[in-house]
Amino acid sequence: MSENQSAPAQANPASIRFEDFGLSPEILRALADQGYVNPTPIQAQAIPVVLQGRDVMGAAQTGTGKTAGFSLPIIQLLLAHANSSASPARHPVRALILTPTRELADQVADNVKAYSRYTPLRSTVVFGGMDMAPQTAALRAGVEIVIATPGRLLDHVQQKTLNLSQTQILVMDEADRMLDMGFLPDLQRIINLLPKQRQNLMFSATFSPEIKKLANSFLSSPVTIEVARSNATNENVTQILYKVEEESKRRAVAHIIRERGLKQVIVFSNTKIGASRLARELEKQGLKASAIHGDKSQAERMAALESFKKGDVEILVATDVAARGLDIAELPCVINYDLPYNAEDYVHRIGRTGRAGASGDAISLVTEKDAKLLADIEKLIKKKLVPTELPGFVADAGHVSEGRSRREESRGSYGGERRPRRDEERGGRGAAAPLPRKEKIDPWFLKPYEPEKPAPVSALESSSAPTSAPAPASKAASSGKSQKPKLAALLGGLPKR
DNA sequence: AAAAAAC
Repeated sequence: MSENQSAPAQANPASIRFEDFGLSPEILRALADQGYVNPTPIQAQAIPVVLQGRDVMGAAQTGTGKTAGFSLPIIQLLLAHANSSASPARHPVRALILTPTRELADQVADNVKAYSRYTPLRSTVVFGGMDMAPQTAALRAGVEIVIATPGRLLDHVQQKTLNLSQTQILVMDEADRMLDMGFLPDLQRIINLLPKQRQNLMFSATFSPEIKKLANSFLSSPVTIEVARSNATNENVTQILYKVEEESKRRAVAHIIRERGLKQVIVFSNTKIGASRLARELEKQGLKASAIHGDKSQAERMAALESFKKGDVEILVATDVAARGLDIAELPCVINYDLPYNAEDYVHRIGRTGRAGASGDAISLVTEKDAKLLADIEKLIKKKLVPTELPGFVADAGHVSEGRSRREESRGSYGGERRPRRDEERGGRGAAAPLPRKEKIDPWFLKPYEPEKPAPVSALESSSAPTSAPAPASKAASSGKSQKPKLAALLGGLPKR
């Protein structure tokens, strides 16, 4: 269901076929290999526009087929417009795709490789944390398409193993995340290396004022494509919240996983240390868990992701390195061990499940301290979230054998965690029945959700009804993020294209 | 307050 009319109107995408776009037989064959027949809504909108050579500002939730939406027409364009023979290199880089995280770059590269499989086009992925040599070799051998994280890309440029002077198409994937991560200066450097005449595609999950500004600076009269309300949560995802004590969170996670018999679940932690500890604890409890975060070596990160995808590891405990874009087939459930500090990350995290039309559950553990975070999330997704008791969970340390003292437990397996308070030890242990501690209900859980004011809503944010044109931008009434002045300053100095 | 990214 196409909600935005900025792109050419489309009939029901289900009636459109990939064959209708005039894609080359090689591309169609690759699609057939994967069993793809009909484009998703964003693909139906993006493919024709990209093929026309237009710039694109795309808003799409992950799991909507965004990657194919830009990859397929790019491959087609590169095939159709043969390399300008005047170029010195036989294989200049003609398309560049930038992503914020290494895993995402790797994943996009896998897709591009699959789609271009039957074409003569060559592609490679370039990101940090890995040996330069193989990347250098691949680049020297010649590739038309490079997928990269910004830092390592610039490194290769500096080493003269990569030349971007012939690059005709630039894709910025998860652009809002790249801004969050402070990639703006790198983006500027990279763009300065590209020909002035080129096609730009920018994808962002949200349309913050900063993103709009970035789009204004980098894009040339872009076509706006939007298939879902920004900041909306996927309808296929059921959001469940359980209130727990801080001290019970690890056991609560194990309990949920066991009760539900989960064989594939990502558990999000706010900290790298927390992720490692939780993974260790789950493993100790006999569950197959592995952690992925930025303090692990890139080899470890990739191994963890790989074994999770293969099913050898059933629980991937992750920081927000895995919050965006990662496509794990048939992931039925994600668990927020911590509520994210940034409400937008909540949307991204739970977007790992319920992908490609499947349904999924997003379970969040909520403690008393999380009231503010929860309120922020409710405000962002414009939906009331009600934490409930976790069924069948004994809030006290029920799994600890009687012989082992609580003190030993808190020292041994729980590392730096503080001991349970005395009043938390009341509930009896090992019992199967839920705790009779209803009297201790925190008032904030009961407080009705009330949005502050009617909330200024921009056209892009409010598309329950189709909008005919991007409304007069709801003046950048953004939260006064500390990052903002800096960003404005940086963008201010950019040449408008 | 924390995470991500080049060496």
